[in-house]
Amino acid sequence: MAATRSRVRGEKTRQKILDAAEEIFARDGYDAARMEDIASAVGIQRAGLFYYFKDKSALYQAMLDTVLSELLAKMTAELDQELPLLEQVENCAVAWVDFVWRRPGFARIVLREGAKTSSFNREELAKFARPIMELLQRLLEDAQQQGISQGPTVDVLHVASTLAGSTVFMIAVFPSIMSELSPDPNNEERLEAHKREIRQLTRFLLTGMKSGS
Amino acid sequence: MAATRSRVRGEKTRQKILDAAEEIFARDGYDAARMEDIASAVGIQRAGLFYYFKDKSALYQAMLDTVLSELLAKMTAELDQELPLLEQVENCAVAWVDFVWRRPGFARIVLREGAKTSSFNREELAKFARPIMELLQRLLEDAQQQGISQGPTVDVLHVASTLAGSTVFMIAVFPSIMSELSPDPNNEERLEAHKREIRQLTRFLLTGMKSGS
DNA sequence: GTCTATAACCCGATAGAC
DNA sequence: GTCTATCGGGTTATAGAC
Repeated sequence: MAATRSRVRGEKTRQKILDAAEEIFARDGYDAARMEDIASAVGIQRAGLFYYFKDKSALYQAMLDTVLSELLAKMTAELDQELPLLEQVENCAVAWVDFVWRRPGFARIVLREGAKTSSFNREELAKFARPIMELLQRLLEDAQQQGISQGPTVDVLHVASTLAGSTVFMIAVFPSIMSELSPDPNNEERLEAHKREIRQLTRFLLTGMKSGS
Repeated sequence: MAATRSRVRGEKTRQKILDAAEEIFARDGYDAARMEDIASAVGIQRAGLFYYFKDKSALYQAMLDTVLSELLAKMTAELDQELPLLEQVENCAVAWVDFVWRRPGFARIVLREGAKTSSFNREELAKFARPIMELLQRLLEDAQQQGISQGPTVDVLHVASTLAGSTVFMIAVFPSIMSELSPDPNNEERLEAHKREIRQLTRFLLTGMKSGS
């Protein structure tokens, strides 16, 4: 059809807007972020944004949806294999680390979303978090039955908080307050080290032991 | 002197403003927080705030300084006793948990501060975090020498990120996205459980074992 | 689809009375 | 110290040309 070329261009612009939005919202937070900055990062005028997204909040929602579903896909992809439960959780956790490490801006978005109290945007995060929490819950119950886990029942919230919090603080919070000790985001060695630490942490949280072997 | 009574009243108002600021900034974040809301929480008019604080940002700084120094005092107070290193760190971590649990608004402020990239307000947090990190570093080195810690050298950043992140996510993030699983802030049992978990976590992070005994 | 206005609003900050 | 009134800057969102 005749409109094909411009439709393609439109899609490309839309994607560029979403990328720019992720960057700017991550840097400044929702309120301080200016549509002006997003537009200029894309290379268009401010008014052009409103052709693609009804308003600022719609753009934010769309951006958040996009990133979260991408992350959810990566994490659930680790569940297809027929692996021991413990390793499935470990792999999920490592997928999370990988994702956040490559996109440190996303870590900031998570931090700010987590800080919100209003049930307004809460649904967005919950929609994403629920399947993962339910998975974790199921794995914990199975692990309990199989006797992998010893001691009293393991608390899902504790496991999830520790794994998620550890990574986000490691990547986004501490570097920004202590630049001397900051892990260079491009340092693959540090990434691998953190992954090992997260695997150990997962095993400890689930089984109470340092190593699963 | 003649001005005594009004000076006392002034100090009281100043304190009420700081308290209200903590509440409103925690709820809405710096940018979305309106001076109007802070004023009305205090029970005065918006313009009255500017008598006590030069502008919005000065009020925020003052509020942050107040809370952080209070926290720092509580954490360093745990170091006066002549206890084994491991227990000192544990107690510090538990003091942190206690503080954040009773003031969940503060957890949100930490989250939002952590999300900032700008070196603007960074100094504030760093000033607070540095002594704690240095303490932790020292303890880790001592522990290494005393052979408490086994395995490869322990990473300070990892320990701090995990302990801080676990608590903040436990208290502020997950409750807000999964109200069903939310730990009731007034539930002392849950507080005690989380403290136990944090003690275990500390021991694991520092010694690689479940229990220190 | 993207531009150039411009409208409309919100909110921080000041001036000055009491 | 606290009030009322007002100014002024900045930002979202719209109207309408191209």
